[in-house]
Order: sequence, then structure tokens, then C-alpha cells
Amino acid sequence: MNSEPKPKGREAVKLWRRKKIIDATIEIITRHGIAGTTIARVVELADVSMGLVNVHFKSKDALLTEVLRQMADEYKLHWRHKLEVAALEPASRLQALVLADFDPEVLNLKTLGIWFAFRAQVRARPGYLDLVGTRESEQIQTTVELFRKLNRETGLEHDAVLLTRALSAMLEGLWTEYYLYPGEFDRDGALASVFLFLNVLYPGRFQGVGVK
Amino acid sequence: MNSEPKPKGREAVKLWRRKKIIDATIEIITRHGIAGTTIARVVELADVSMGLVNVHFKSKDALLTEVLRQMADEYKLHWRHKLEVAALEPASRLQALVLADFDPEVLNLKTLGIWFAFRAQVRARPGYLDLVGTRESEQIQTTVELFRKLNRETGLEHDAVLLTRALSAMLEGLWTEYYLYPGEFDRDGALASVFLFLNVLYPGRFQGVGVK
DNA sequence: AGCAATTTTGAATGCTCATTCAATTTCAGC
DNA sequence: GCTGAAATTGAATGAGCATTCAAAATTGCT
Repeated sequence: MNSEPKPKGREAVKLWRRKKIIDATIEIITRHGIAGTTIARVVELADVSMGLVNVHFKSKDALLTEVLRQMADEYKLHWRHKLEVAALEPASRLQALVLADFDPEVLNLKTLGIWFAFRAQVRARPGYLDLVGTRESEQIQTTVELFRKLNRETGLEHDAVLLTRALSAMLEGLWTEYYLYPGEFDRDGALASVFLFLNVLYPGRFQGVGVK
Repeated sequence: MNSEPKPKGREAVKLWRRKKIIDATIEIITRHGIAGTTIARVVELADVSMGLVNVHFKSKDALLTEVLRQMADEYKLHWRHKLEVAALEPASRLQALVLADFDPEVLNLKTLGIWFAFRAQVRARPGYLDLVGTRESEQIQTTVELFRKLNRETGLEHDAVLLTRALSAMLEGLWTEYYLYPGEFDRDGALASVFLFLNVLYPGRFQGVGVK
């Protein structure tokens, strides 16, 4: 556990403990799944008392939702940032979007553990649905636009919507592969298979990216 | 619930009740997730007594494992069968493999609900790992071989391993899309995006398949 | 129809769980 | 260093859980 030292000041300590609870919850969910996530386990790892969870969060359920919301926010901020610092050519931007999904900040067992745990609960708790759709409308729309620009640039006429769907699915599927077999997962190979796809679509535009 | 009528004969009734428990468990897992799957809920839906679960299965855990094992078996039998009845050209066989994954017998909320529920438990219970990898070695190997044959036939030299990885990931990702948004999911569009990919790789070989 | 073996039942058991809240500790302002 | 407000504690509560097993019901056989 990356436990930052206890800060000074009433409010600061309060927030520090609140964060400890959230971090511990994330860890416990990845370790034990949602079914095995209990307040007892969380407070033991966070090193706070039983009662504190219901002081900071109205209920266990509210805590879980807060964890998910935080994850969703972080993911969105992450890919948006990667897009901001990318060059302006559509190929570079698309490349940045793909690479963002393979960044260790996103592609790691804790983060994916949370996504998969909550997704498995979506049918039971429809309220999670808005938060677990990583590839949500904004990202989808951005990707569609990039493919359209790429078409204009190259004179090709690939169906941008279908391509977006295919690409998103591929990224999603590679996440699943990583989640199930993190030991055997080979990041470069995964990237190579994505860019092989993009390169066949737009010859030369993604040359040398993700070659294995 | 598709409750077949009570059969006659001691052994037959016993097996019929056993099956009712398994079916009810599947339904409850898809409805409530693994976290919300309790013996009480299962036996109520199955219309049997509390005790019967532990008569047929040693424990709740054994019941869950049995459900997963059954799902894994069915999936494997399904794609193997679709491959058996397919034509001999590699393109047809590859097409059969893709279509198998979109067959309603596989792509439905119950089946996917089970996969996703158990996958979310993989870190907590590593024993599930062997059963939740839908796209396991045999299927992967078969796909790689088909891409190799397709290369030989067409004179192209795509990396068969990378292509297999890309295709598997795409299928997996489209499953996820279906699972999260079953209402909006459009099967034909999903197929179209897969075959767009295959068609760009091997021009003409998958013409007219999955066109939207 | 009578009987014994098999199958099924469901109340009882002993856990574990989330949540509560009176009591205790901590701390900023004086 | 005192004081009162704020933050934290953790034992207590009651609900819900998987599992057990003596008793009851069902079945096939004679």
C-alpha cells in the first residue's frame, strides 16, 4: 500500500483517511471481487475503525459507487490528456488514443479489476451502467471523426463508424486478455496487432508504430 | 423459466431436479451477479428445498463451479460443431468461427452474464481461470492455422499470430459491447465491422459477408 | 397393499455481514 | 494547558448467510 504520511490539520487528516478507505476498497475489490469485499476487510487494510466508512460514505454501496465514479473520471481525464498533447494529424491522434489504452496508468490489474468487477454487476445494478462504459459516446465520437479525417486525407472511403466499432472492440478485447492472463500478456505484441489492423486500412499512415 | 414437465422414474426425477437447480443458478447469477447469488434465491426459483443443493452439490461453491464448467463445455462444443459443418476453404471456416460467436445460442444475456460474472472472480479464485478463457488454446491454434492457409492461398504474408490476436480481441470486445448494451446492440453491424476487417486483409475473400 | 431404500424437506445452527451510536480521542483556538 | 467542537472508535444489533440432519415423503419392488 502506498500510504502517504499522515498530514497535519483537521480537514487534511479527514480527507487523508477518506482516501485511505477508497484506496483500500480498490485493493480489496481487485483481490477478492465485489462478492468478497466486506467492510471488515476494507477497514483492516485502511487501518481505520469500522464506523468510519459510514461516516465518510453513507453506506457500503455509496462507497463502491464512489470508487467506480473515481475510476471512470480518471480514465476519461487520461485519454483526453493524451489526445491534447498529441500532434494534430489524425493518424497521430488515433495513435495517441490507442496508446492511452495501453498506458500502465490504465492497463494495470487494479484498474481493470475494478472495471470488470463492476461490469459483472451491471445487470444487478443498472445504476452502474453509466459509469462502466469506458468507451463512451465522447470517445466514440472523437474516434469516428478521426477516421473521417483520415479518409479525407487519404481519399479512402472506409466506413468510419464500423472502423470505430472494430477498433474499440479490439482494444476492449485486449484489455480482457490482459486481465485474464496478466502474466503472459505481451504489450508490444498487442500493440502490434492493433497497428497491423490500422496499417492495412491506411497503408503507410501507421508505419513503424507497434512493430513487433 | 423453461421448466420441462416432471419426468417419471426415480433417477430421472433426481436429474431433473438437479438440472432445475443449475438452470435457476444461471438465471440468478445473470440477474443478481455472483455477489447476489444465494442458496435461498436459487432454491426459490428452482422450487426445491434448501437442503437439496447440498445433496446434489457438495457446496454452493461446487455448484457455481459446475455451472461454469457446463457453460465452458457448451461453448466449446458449439464452435467445434459449427466448424465441422462448414465448408473446407479457410475463408469459409474462419467465417464459421466468427458467426459461431454471434449465434444466439452463445451471444445471449444468460450466457454472457455467466462469463462476465465468473471472470470478475478470477483474481479471487484462480481455479476459475481454466474455465473462463473462452478463446482458449485450441480455438486460437485453429484460427492461426486458418490464417496461414489463407496466406498460402492468396500469396499474402500477414502475421497469422497477430491477426488471430486481433480477431479474437475484436470478437471479445463485441461481446462486451453486447453485454453492456444489449438493447442497442446491432448484430449485423457488429458482423459488418468484423468482416470489414477481414475483407481489407484478404480482398475479395469475405465479399458480401456481413455487409450492412 | 406393505415395506424398505431412496430422495427430499425445512427448521435449526453458528457464522459473517453492514450499520449504528454512545463513548472516547483529537485538535484548533484561546 | 484548558475547553468545546469535530472526528473517530468499536462493541452491540439484528438481518441474512451456507450448511446440516433428523424427520417426512416418495418410489419401486414383492
